[in-house]
Amino acid sequence: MRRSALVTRLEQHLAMTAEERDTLDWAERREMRFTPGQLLMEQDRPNDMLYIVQQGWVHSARRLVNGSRQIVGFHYAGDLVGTSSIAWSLATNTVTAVSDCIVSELSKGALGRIFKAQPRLAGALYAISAADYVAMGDRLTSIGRMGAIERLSLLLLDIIARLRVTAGGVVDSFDLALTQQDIGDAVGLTKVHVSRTFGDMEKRGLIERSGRRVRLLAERDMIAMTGFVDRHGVIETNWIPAPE
Amino acid sequence: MRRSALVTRLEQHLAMTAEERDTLDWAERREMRFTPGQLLMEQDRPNDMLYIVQQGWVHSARRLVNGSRQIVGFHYAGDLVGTSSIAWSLATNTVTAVSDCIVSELSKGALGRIFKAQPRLAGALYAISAADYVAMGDRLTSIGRMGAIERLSLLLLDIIARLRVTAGGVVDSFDLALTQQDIGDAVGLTKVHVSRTFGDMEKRGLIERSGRRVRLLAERDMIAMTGFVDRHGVIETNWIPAPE
DNA sequence: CGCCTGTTTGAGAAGACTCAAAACGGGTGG
DNA sequence: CCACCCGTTTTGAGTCTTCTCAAACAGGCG
Repeated sequence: MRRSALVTRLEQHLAMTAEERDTLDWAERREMRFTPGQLLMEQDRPNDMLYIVQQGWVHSARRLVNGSRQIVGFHYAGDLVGTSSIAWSLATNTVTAVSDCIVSELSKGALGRIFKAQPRLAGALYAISAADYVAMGDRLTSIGRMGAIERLSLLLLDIIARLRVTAGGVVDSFDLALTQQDIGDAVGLTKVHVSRTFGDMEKRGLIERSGRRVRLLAERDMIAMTGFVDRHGVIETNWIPAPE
Repeated sequence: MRRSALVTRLEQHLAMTAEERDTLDWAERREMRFTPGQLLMEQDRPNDMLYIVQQGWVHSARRLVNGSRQIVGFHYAGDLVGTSSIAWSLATNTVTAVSDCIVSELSKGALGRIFKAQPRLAGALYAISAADYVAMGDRLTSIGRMGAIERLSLLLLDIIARLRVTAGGVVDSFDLALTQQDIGDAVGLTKVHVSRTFGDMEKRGLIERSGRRVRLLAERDMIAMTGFVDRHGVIETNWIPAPE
């Protein structure tokens, strides 16, 4: 059996005991495959599962009363998705596969048992959720207070930072699997304006495109302009008690 | 000694044992008082404390490279603030008192001990943080995809929903302690546009104002228009294991 | 080859922003 | 008790960004 991506993720932050690893591997069930566009979970539908992304990536979105959509986050291998079911029995978001992906289930009951038996895992999960919270604050800030170029830059920087975690070596270009509609829904712009803004960015020499492929030509400038901080690198877990 | 607001909050969601209550009461230290505008924590400064709001309310904001500000959340009695220090040693946000308030500290070490000794408390904290995460998604959605009137309506609805938790009885008006600059920073508008939009809302009969006092005249319409959902009411904690 | 989805371009409109000045209001000192 | 002061709110005028609607274009797939 493949090692769970969640275990790999937690291990980056916390030295785990064999027992802890096993507990997690045990708790994960029912590995499932999805193709781009397929839903793992639908807003307002009953749901009491959490999902662990093992491979690929998904997004989590909200449908509004006025018919539009807001993508509230992207989730990659090792992420825990659908955490709203921790607090409610109806899903608050629709979760959709962006790429081909493999996902496994973690029931709420299993989560409860982890909290009871493996407090250090619980702590690490809490730390990760705190990091996700801050990352969402970044996006909120960008949508609330930045212009179109900055918002798109931030999105590209975030995606590429995330790709670099898994892909070893230098990465400065990547295939963007999202449509411009998706991108607009993520950063709070219309697809038309996304298209124009990408054009502007090309003219300014910030990026280069061909097909789905995007290359960041002036990553340093983009970081300076947006104040981008990679929230997914180091997470401190030193407050978590040592194993006995 | 006054009962901690956090204990009161958790008790709404989870039947606690005396030992659990005591553990929390014990962990909270150094009660402090703040007046409006005082900072409890400043962005990019070292910080390894969490804060529990006991009375009053505070906001948490981000300063951007372009000089503007985004308020990412408001926190009321019973809320845990500064959770970014769970993952990093530098504060990601500036936290400022909105009203006179009383706040107590919870060290990261104490949090670690709670996770180890009181798994049910850890679970409840995790559930609350999941709820906060969803609430931030609501705000993200509103800023990304709604117009000025909807954004302000949502803010007012959220504040009043929160006031009703503490104030018994019917509440349909309240004193808004925020300046229009603050409000703009929270919903992603300029203070000038906030002023105009409040004017529009009055003309449309949605609200009525005199001085700082705001009365919601058409709450039902505002809810229908925005799809507002109160995320702070019921939180499910049934996945948390029973006490032994 | 044609179709379908997604992207680009154009033109005009709407919403929100900027700068600036005036009005308001609560608090302080004379 | 009044006059002044400061921070805040309101109003006005003009501008800029982003949106809407519409049509043309591109590219991958059956």
